[in-house]
Amino acid sequence: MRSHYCGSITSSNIDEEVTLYGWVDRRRDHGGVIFLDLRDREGIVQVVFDPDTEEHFERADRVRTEYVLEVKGRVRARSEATINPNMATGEVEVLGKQLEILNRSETPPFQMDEHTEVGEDIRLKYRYIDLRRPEMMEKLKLRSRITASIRNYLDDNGFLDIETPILTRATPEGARDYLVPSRTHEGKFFALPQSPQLFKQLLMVSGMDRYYQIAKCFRDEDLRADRQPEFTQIDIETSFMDDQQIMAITEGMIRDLFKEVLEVDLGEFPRMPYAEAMSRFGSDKPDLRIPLELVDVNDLMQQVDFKVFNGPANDPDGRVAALKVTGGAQISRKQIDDYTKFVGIYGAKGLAWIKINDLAAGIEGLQSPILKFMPDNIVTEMMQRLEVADGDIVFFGADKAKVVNEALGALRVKVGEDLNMFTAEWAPLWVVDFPMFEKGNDGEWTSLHHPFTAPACSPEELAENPGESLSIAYDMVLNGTELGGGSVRIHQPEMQKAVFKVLGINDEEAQIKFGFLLDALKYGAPPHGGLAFGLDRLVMLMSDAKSIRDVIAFPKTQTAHCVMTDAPGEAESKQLKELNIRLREKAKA
RNA sequence: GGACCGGUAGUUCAGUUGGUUAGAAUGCCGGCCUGUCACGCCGGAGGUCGCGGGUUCGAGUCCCGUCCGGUCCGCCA
Repeated sequence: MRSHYCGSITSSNIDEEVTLYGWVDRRRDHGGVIFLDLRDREGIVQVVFDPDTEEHFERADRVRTEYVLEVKGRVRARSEATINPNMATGEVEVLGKQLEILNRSETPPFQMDEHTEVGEDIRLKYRYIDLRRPEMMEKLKLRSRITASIRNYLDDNGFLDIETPILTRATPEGARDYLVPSRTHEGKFFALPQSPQLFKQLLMVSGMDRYYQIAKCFRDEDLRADRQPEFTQIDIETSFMDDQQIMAITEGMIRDLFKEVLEVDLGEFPRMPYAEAMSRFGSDKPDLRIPLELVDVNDLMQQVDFKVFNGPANDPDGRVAALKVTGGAQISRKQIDDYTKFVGIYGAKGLAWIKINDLAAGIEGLQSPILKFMPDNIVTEMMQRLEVADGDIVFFGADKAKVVNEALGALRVKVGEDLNMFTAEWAPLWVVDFPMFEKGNDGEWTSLHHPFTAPACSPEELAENPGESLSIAYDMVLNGTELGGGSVRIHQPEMQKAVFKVLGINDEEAQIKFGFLLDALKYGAPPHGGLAFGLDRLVMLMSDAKSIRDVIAFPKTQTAHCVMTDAPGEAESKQLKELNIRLREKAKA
């Protein structure tokens, strides 16, 4: 039986007899004395074997990296000269008396020290070894502390943890579903949930009042550094609370979490309407740590006789915006070229700029490829509006508003990172007052949030002017990442029908896809609303992970492949036959 | 569906204009060493240069295709 974790031994344990279990992190054989660094979940401690322990010393000699050992010995203080200040347990060591080799290990396929950055494919193939690295261990331990904190908070506030089905029916929501063929219903399929959205609303109709679930969700879409096909949501729903109360209780949850786990006080979260976020930051999830903003210059550019600028400036869907970068005149021509390519990714056709070298010299003191297109008085007025100073640079975007917002919004973050302009470590906020709908590529209205979000107006007003209607929805944003989003839901069938109508979902289609929800709204559905947090992204932020894969024990690669298990795999023909599935020739090969 | 970066020893990488037997570090194996902690010293083994085709007297290097890993756009409310 273990008496201590390796990493938990301190000076207070001196002279105690201890029993340790762990893996050999490193062996240092000095001929007459052997040091073993023994590692377990909680850390590393040095064990010393002297020749007078005979057979145990012999075993220590045979031990190799990653062997699994049982060690019995006595904790003792290290002499002043041999204290290792770089090690948590560096003031003590264990004088080994007994050593049992519980299991040997082949040489690991990669070095586990912190001095080599190992390729991710090999780490994923041997994930069980990769997870032994303290860095990875810490991230999963942090994840566990985060979920524990959240569960405690929600439990204290009367939320019930209720599971919802993993085998469900295809949802009306946006993403591709993962399908599971049914054996007992020929030709039919279950879908894995993209979120428990409808079930949690039905639980409100059931009178559960306050629900939460740390729920696995599935979306069959292409992956990103912060996106996996299966991911985890902290899913919350309550009855009889308005948006303000829901925001207050969930903000409290995140604030308590940061205090408890990181000892960080996030303070009260500011609120910002969606329209303001788009206008000032070109994004609905602005990173407020970066002190750069977009400024509209439509009116000025309308007066410029240059199609690139006056075209979008006169287009009702267009936008011309400026991004002033304080001290940015140091940015080289090469860097500007790189930024031009960068905004090209988001569809921008170019990136105009003006460097302010000497403001006192007037137009002569400016440097720019676009000055020749602009009347002097417009340039002067522009400089005044932007409140520029010597050493600044101003970038311009002119296009459809969507393109300008995405391009300059992304450039704002990139420049902020490149010039290391961050003004704070944490910057949370709520983005509120979202539009109900946006125009899709096909020109049809689509839900910005989801079709069960309550509008802030009557069904009649909604029908009359869908483009102007706002929803009672809210997103929590932290450091430019959307941590969670939610809304007050529609709880009356008339309103739900009005929304479906705008979305072009007719009664028959609505009845087929989610008739059960419409039925439920008829049987005493309480006012309700909720919110869902992305747990993986939350853990990423709190552990400073660059990839979502680093906060998931067994993640998938960008092609949604598990290199360890080699999933997805082929099905046996017997299985396919039972499921009445026949593969096309191409898929078989 | 698209853009870009990468793939050379177990691992991390270098490899010039296409030119002899593909290198380094680390790990691994053997030997020595009683206070190291990324121990040290001596010696050794270790390579389908992702895969297929092409150009060439000659390809790790150039060309075409393909696979794998990654970042991003589209997509993902």
